[in-house]
Parts: sequence; structure tokens; C-alpha cells
Amino acid sequence: MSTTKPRGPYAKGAERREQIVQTATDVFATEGFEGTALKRVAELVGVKEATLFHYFTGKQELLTAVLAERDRRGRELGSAGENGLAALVPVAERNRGAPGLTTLYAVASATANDPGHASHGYFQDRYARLVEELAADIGHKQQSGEVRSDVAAESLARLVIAAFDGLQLQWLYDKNVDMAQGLGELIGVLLAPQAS
Amino acid sequence: MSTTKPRGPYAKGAERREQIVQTATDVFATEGFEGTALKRVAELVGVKEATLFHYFTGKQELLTAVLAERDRRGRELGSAGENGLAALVPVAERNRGAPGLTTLYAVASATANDPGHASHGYFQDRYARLVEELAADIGHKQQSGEVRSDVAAESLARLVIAAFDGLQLQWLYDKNVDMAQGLGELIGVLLAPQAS
DNA sequence: GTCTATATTAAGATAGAC
DNA sequence: GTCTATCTTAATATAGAC
Repeated sequence: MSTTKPRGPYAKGAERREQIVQTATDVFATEGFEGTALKRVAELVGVKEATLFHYFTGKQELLTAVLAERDRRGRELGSAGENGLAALVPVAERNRGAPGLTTLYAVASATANDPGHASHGYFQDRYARLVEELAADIGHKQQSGEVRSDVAAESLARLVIAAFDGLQLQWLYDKNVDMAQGLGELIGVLLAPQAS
Repeated sequence: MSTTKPRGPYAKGAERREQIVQTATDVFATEGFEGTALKRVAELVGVKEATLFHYFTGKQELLTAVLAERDRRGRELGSAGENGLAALVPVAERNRGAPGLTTLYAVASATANDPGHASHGYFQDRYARLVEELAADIGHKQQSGEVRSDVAAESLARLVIAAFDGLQLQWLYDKNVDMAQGLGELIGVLLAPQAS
């Protein structure tokens, strides 16, 4: 039997993959996900449709890659290893500048509830990880007395993440809603040192 | 020119309309909205498909009617004219018992963001009304000293509604999440009398 | 009881998924 | 290209106002 040596993606392939994700991000954000045919993405990249299927099993998986990439960039906004609270407001501000992508995320996070949806696992993991990370950050601040400790860190984390998603939804319906300010107010009140 | 005298719906028609909404609610909740053909709803009601189109312009409008009816019932849970805070936790508890309907709502609230979606106006009005009502309730409690007044009533209202929607989404991905408890904690902290 | 708006359906056009 | 779901049109039956 012949031994197969997996070499991983060539540099060119990795680049092409990124290019596809970037193009798909733009076109999904401007023309919608359902409304966009993969053929359109392929044209803009300058490859045949079949090439897309080489990198992604299907349209849904490409969507997952687009969402994951957006997520990854969001993490970079939390400057220097800040995985917790400090990253939230910058991400909200970025999202304000990208309503199309934000809609894409909001729709996907709701529809991927169906266990049969290709992004179901992605969102399940994402929320679990977000809660875990934020709860850890909050837990440290509770021990140092920066944050009230009469409510469990995980509960506080879930509430902050929930408010983030919910404010985003309200903003999508009314662009006068100030997500960053709302989050700031929540953090100021909810995560203040204990009162009594 | 002949004057037409509209009589409004007959008793039979009003009843049938309700029956259709109720049946659609059940089948959309169990089999999904996209996954359900109107023919299926018609069969369960015991009428022909064309009858549904007599009452609703299209499938999307039927969905809007389903969502509005769910909303109307939610208001009844706020016992005796309570339009504000007191209704939130009971509604969360009701939703826990109806994951299908809750998914339907979550998906619709995100997808109806598109101004071309039939339910767009419905959700836009709904959020505006919810914020207004809750802010009024909170405003009264601020004046009586029951609630901190260093944050605007409308901001607090938006945050509570946002947390409601966001916790619901997290619960859809992880049924261990306790929406009612989370909301209770939020209300306890966010809407406590002012500290200093 | 008559009359007309409302309720219902039959038959088919159109559009989108596979 | 076939099939299925959405929606139209047009025609009939019924409810209820007068």
C-alpha cells in the first residue's frame, strides 16, 4: 500500500481561499445570502464555480467561513489579548459601519438554530466560548473587587452577550439606536463594584 | 356611481380566520415556516388552499398574523393592564414551553430586517411600541425612587428588551440557559434604586 | 324574502427548487 | 426539464342586512 503524505494547502490555495471568503463577505453583505448565487461569487473572484466547491462543501459552509472570519477580525479589535469586556464596544462600533454583514450575522444566528443547518455547530460553539471567556474575565474582576460579586460571573456574561445581540437587532430596525452607548451603560451599571 | 356598503366579516369568517391562524401557528411551530406548504395548513383546517388567500394576501402575511397573535397573548400574561416589567418574566416562561414558536419569532425578527419583508413594518412598530411602553413604566418607577435614575428610562428599556431577545437566542442553542432567571437578575441589578 | 357582500372553491398561471 | 408551492382568476354558495 502506498503511503500518502498530506501536504496541506499550497500557498496559492490558501490565498485563493481567503480571496473567496473576502469576496463572498462583500457580496453577501451587499446583496444578501439567499439572493446571491455562487456563480456570482465565482465571477467576482475570477474562477469557475467548481473551484468554490473545491474549497467549500457548499454555500452554507462558505457562509460559515464568512461568519468565522468576521468573528476572527472582531477578536483582533480587543487590543492585545483582551478577550473580554474591553473588546465589546469596539466590535459594536465596527458593526455600525457594516450593516450588511451585521444583518447576515443576525439572520444566520437565528436560522442556524435548526440542528440541520450547516452553521448550527459553529454558533453553538461560539456562544459557549464567548460565555466562557467573558465569564472568566468577569470572574477575575469580581475577585479584584472591580465588579459586583452578588451575581454569578456566567450570568453576567450571558446578560452582556444577550444585550449585545439584542441591541444589534434593535439597531437594525432603527439606526438611531446607539449600540455602543447602550453597551457602555449596561457595563457601567451591571458590572460596577457592589453597592452595599 | 354605485355605493358599496362594506359589512365587514361575517361571524363565520372571523371564526375561520382565527382557526387558520391557530392552525398555522401549530404547524409553523412544529414543521417550520419554510418547510410548511400552505396546502398543509389548508388540509388541517379543512378548507381549500384558495380559502387561505381569501383571508391573507400571502404566506408572509399569514406569518405576520401568527406573530401578532402570539404577541397579543403575551400581553394578556401581564396581569391586569401591566404593560411593563412585570410581564417580562411570565412571557419568558411561556416561551420556554414553546420552543418552536420561539424559533419562529427569532428567525422572523432577524429576516424581517429586510425592508422588503412583509413583516418589516410589524417588527419596526413592535420594537418602537415595546420600548415606549417599558420606558414609560420605568420612568414612573424612577420618579418614585424604585429605580435608579442616573440612566435614561429609554436606555434601560432598550437594554431589558435586548437582553430578553438575546437570552432567548442563547436558550435556543442551549436549553440549560434559564431565561427567566437571567431576566430576573438583570432587573434586580439594572433597575435597583440608585446606589450612591 | 330579497339582495349583495362575504365565504368558498375549481382551475390554472407563474415561479422557483431540484 | 420536471415538479411543487405560491398566487390569480373567475365562478358558485352562503350569510346576514334591510
